[in-house]
Amino acid sequence: MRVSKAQAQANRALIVETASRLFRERGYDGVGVADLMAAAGFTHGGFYKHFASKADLIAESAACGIAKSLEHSQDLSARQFFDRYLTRQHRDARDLGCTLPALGGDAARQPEALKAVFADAIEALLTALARHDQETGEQGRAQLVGQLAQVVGAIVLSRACPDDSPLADEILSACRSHGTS
Amino acid sequence: MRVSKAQAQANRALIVETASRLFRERGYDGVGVADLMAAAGFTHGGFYKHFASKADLIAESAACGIAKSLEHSQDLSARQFFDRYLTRQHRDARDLGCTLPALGGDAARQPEALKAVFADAIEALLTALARHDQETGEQGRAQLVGQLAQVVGAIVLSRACPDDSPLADEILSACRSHGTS
DNA sequence: TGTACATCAGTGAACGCGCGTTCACTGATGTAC
DNA sequence: TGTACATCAGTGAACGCGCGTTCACTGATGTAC
Repeated sequence: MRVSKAQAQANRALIVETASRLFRERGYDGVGVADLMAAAGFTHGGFYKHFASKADLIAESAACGIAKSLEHSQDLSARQFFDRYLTRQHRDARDLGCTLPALGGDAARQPEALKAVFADAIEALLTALARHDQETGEQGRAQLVGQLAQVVGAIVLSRACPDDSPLADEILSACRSHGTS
Repeated sequence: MRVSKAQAQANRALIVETASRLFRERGYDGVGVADLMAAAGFTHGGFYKHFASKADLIAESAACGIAKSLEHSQDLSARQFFDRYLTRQHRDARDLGCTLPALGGDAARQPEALKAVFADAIEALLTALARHDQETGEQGRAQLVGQLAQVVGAIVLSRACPDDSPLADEILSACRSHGTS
C-alpha cells in the first residue's frame, strides 16, 4: 500500500501534531507508539518509517507544539497573551494549551536534546512577546521572564488541584490581577 | 523473617520517604515498585504488606514531601522562602526540592485523590507563608499566590532547559530580582 | 505515451523486557496459657 | 517466667499485560526504457 510522497509527508505531519496533542494531555510516558498511531489513523508498524525512535518524535512534537503557540500569540501584546493564558479554558484544555506548563515538568527528566528544544521555545516566546511590546517600551526582558514564569506556574498549580477546586480558580484570578509582576 | 511492630512502622516510613525522593527525581511513571523497594533496602514483594497499590503510595509520598517543605519553611518569611526557592541548588536537586515544581505537572494527569493532596499542600504552604508575614502585613493573599506561582513556574522552566544553559540561570535571577510581584 | 520493475509507506504478527500485582513460603515476633 | 502456637513483615518466583522496536509482507507510486 505505498502512498504518494505528498501524502506520506502529510501523514507524517499528522502524526507529529497528534503526538503533540496527546503528549500534552497524558505526558510522554502516558502515550504509547501504538496509541498514538491509532489516534492518527494508522497501525503502529509504520511509525519507524517516519521516526528513528519515540524520543525523536517527542523532540519534534515539542517543537511543533510551541510553534503553534507562537502562531497564536502572533498579534497579541504580552498583556493580552498572559490574560488569555490565565483562563479556565486554557487550564481545562491541556491537549490544546501551551506546551510549557503541560510538559515542562516532564522535560526536566528527558534527554538534553529535548531540553534544548524547550530552551529554544522559551527564547522564541520571549522574543515574540517583547516584539509586540515595543510600543509600551518600559517592559524589560527580566520582567517578561518573571511574568512568563508566573503564568506557567499558575497553570501548573491550577491543574494540580481537583477539577472543581475553588483554589484552582483562585490561583488563576490572583495571577490575572497581579499580572504586572 | 517477621520484624517488630516498631521496625515495620519505621520501614514503612522509610519506603514513603524514599518514594517521595525518587518520584520527585524521576516522576511517577519513572519509578517502579521494584526500583523503589530496592532503593529502600527491601525486595519488591513486601510492598503490598504496607500499601494497597502504587497509587496509594503516590498520594502518601506527595503528602510526605510537602510536609518536609513546610518544616523547612517553618522559620522563614515569605521573602526568605522565595529567595531560597530560586537558587541553583534548589533547581539542581530535584530529589530534595519542593514537590510542587517537581510533580505538579504530573499531578494534573493523576487521580482526583492525588490532586486533593496537592490542593491541601498549596493551601498549607500559603497559610504558613502568610503566618510569618504578619509583621509586614501589607502582603495580601492574592499577592502571595502570585509569587508562589512565579517561583514554581521559574523552577519548572529552569529545569526544562539544558543543564548548562544560560537561560536556565537567567530565569532564576530574573524572578529573584522581580520577586515583589 | 505505454510497459516493466524498483521503491517504500503502511500492515500486523512477533520479539524481549519491565511493569504492577499475586502468592506460597519463611521465621522472628507477639500472645495465650 | 517458660512454653506452644498464631501472626505477619519480608522474600523471591510467577502472573498477565503493555511497552518500544523489528520484520516479512503488500501493493500503489515513482522511474527507467
